[in-house]
Amino acid sequence: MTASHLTPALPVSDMDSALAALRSRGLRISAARRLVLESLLAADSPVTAEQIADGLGGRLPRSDLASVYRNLDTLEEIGLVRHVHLGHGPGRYALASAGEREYLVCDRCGVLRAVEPRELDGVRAQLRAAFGFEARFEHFPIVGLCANCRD
Amino acid sequence: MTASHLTPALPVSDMDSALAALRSRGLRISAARRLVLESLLAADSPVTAEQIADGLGGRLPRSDLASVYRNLDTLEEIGLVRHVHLGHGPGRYALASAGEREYLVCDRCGVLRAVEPRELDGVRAQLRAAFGFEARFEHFPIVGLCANCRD
DNA sequence: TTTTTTGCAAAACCTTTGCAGTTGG
DNA sequence: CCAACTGCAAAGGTTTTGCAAAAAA
Repeated sequence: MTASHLTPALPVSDMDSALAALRSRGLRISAARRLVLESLLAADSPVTAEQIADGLGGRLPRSDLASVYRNLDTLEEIGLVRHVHLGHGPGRYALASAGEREYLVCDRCGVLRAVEPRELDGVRAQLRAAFGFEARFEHFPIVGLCANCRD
Repeated sequence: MTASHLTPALPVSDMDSALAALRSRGLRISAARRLVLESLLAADSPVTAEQIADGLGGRLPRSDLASVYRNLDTLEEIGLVRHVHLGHGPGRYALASAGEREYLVCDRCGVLRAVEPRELDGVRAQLRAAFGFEARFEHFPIVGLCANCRD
């Protein structure tokens, strides 16, 4: 059920507009669904399904992991949510932001840097020119060594 | 046991030099080990551990999957083998080639393109200048749409 | 009431590990 | 002979699925 057929992003930054988006597609507003949204609104960087299920370490009620995955999937299908794969380890989810985000992740220390897509347009242009390849770093980030770890 | 502390690559292109590399470190030459090497020598693109265990679809004897993983790990530790993660799905293994390889993978059709690192030096330079980030696309490739799928 | 969603348990997928037995050197 | 290696079985980490019960509309 992995939402790979990415629907256009539908950025929201408050609970009410998120709920409106759900209602407008006939999706229901359940406690579990609301909790996933609360977690994502509270998080300041992409979080794992497990962190959400654990109530962000006690700050919110816990919920069932399978339901969290299902809800993240649903929310991603309607464009409210996006997820990134940071090397090994579980995927990380965030609310879709206006203008999406692309990522750079450090292989050594794991630090994640989100950038605006236009900051990578030069890179994209080079890759398009050299290989006819249209790169996207929103779902699978650029991996390497950050300024700190580079020594 | 994942060999993340990448030893310098030790490129070989025939069984004899691979075996010599093993011997020179006091590693043993078992039937299972030899089979992994045969598979990698026979493959023209990176293969999964399961493909190796299955004897590349009948072309070679089958072997035990856990041992295949262990042997790939050992071979990677001494620099004879490298592996890439292509989006979702299992990792893919190949003999280390002279001058390593970096990869571009198409999100839509899955086609894998291996390039010489210097072909990506421009990209790397841009990322270093803009973000102080040293990108490496050898273990986690650049993901996007290939020329065909880009329409 | 009807259809969606939940919670739990189980399975699927990829990879690692423990261990007793085998084998290469 | 003995350390290295194997094969098997079991477990670990992440994600999906089946299904009966619960809840939203």
